[in-house]
Amino acid sequence: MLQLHDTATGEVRPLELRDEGRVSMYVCGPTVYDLPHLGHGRFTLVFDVLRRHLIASGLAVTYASNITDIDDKIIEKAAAEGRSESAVAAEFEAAWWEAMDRLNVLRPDEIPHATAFVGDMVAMIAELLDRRLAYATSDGVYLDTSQVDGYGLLAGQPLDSLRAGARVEGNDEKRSPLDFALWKTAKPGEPVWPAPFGDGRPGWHTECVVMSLDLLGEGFDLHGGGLDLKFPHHENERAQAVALGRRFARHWAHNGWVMVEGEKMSKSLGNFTSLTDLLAKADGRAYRLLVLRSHYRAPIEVTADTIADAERGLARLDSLARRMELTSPVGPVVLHGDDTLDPSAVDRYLAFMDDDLQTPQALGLVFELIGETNSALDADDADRASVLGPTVVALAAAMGLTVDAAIDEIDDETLALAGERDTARAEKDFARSDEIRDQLQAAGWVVEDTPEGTALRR
RNA sequence: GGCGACGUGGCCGAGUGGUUUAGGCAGGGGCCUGCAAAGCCCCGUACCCGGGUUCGAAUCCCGGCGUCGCCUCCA
Repeated sequence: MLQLHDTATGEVRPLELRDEGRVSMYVCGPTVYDLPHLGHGRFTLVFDVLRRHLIASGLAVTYASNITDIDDKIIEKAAAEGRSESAVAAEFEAAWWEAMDRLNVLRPDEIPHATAFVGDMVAMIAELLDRRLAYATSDGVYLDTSQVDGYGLLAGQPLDSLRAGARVEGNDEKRSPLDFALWKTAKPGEPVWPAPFGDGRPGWHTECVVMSLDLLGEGFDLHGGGLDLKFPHHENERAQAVALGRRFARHWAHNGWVMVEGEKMSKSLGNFTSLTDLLAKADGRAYRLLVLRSHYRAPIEVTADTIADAERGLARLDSLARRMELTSPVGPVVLHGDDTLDPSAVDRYLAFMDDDLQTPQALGLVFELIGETNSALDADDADRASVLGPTVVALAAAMGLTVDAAIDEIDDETLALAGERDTARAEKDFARSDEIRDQLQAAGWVVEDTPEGTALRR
């Protein structure tokens, strides 16, 4: 069984499931007001890998991840560009899924949109007000965090410290700086939903509680997201559920930062790199490889160099796939119980992954196996290679990493040159064949000699 | 100010109280090749500094230095 770090306890401990054999997980998704950035790419990859590992282990997984389609930033953007909030959200949600596809991230089983759950949020806020766990001010409804058992659990810091550091804001109607908005009363021109406590819109922390409990039920197994969501977002989600006496997530997982040039990538620093831009320039698999190469809780450095490094690593994987004509399965892989693969390799792989997702070691294993497979092929040990090759591809696929053995489209002119080179080589006219090779390489082709003659790829 | 993480060979990046190595990239040598490419084999002998614990520490403890982060919108 998977041992996974739990942010609530600060320890690596077993992921204890509510229902045997079934995993329910909720991962906080994006607010769609701009193009996805590298941080989005990392958290989706990390939790995609976790999801795939649970599936590979033979578990049935329900994966829910939301789209926040109403929020201050969406409103600001819509106002600035003179269009509707829903148009802004639709545009950037489309960009989101496009990026997810390029990263080979599996679609969530449930994709709740905040605007579809406002009624449920209103009901929850009304209940909190009824039970005097929340209070109304002139600009909204706030949760009274002093009544929440164990508030500060996820922050991992004393409440005094949190209070001392809390942002100073003009709102002196709040009873504590830690109290947060459940509902924001409408200002002129803003989108508005009806509510008995004043028309307006939900606060950010409210949607995920309502949607996760609605879709996955009380005491669902795992709640995840980027490290920055730990506090205050996840703390505040939990606070609402706990205040109402509902069992919330049993286990919390958070992934580490994306660093750019040694600094955390963040809004305030303005050093954002859009995922869309990266994917336009680089193989989406390279970013996955980069993410897998570090432990999910460690920071990763994304630069042109580290991406290029990953792309060269990918070439080694693809080279084996081409050599054996192997292709990756389309959907998620179930390793558990697959006796066509090398059993020792699968056991080692699962053991690494079960130990708090040690993807760096799992990936190291895959690369070791690539070497072993090539050796077997070099030694004409077809039996061994025919087990190891598919094992390599299956383990890579279990982490969501596909192989690319595709033959590049070659235009007729280039094909003719390759043919001419083969003729020259047959006639031992090496001056001519090398001349053609130089020409092909200058055009961007990698030229390899095979028993079938000149082979070309990009 | 209050918390916390990290510092590994040219680069990225794991790991661990003591046998034999993470892995990748780059580099060197060899095999293969007409020459290459791809592939295979071999190679560097690393663990911020100073103390301490120990038979033995890069791994544990203390101190220092450095980097980064959280306490505020953020994945």
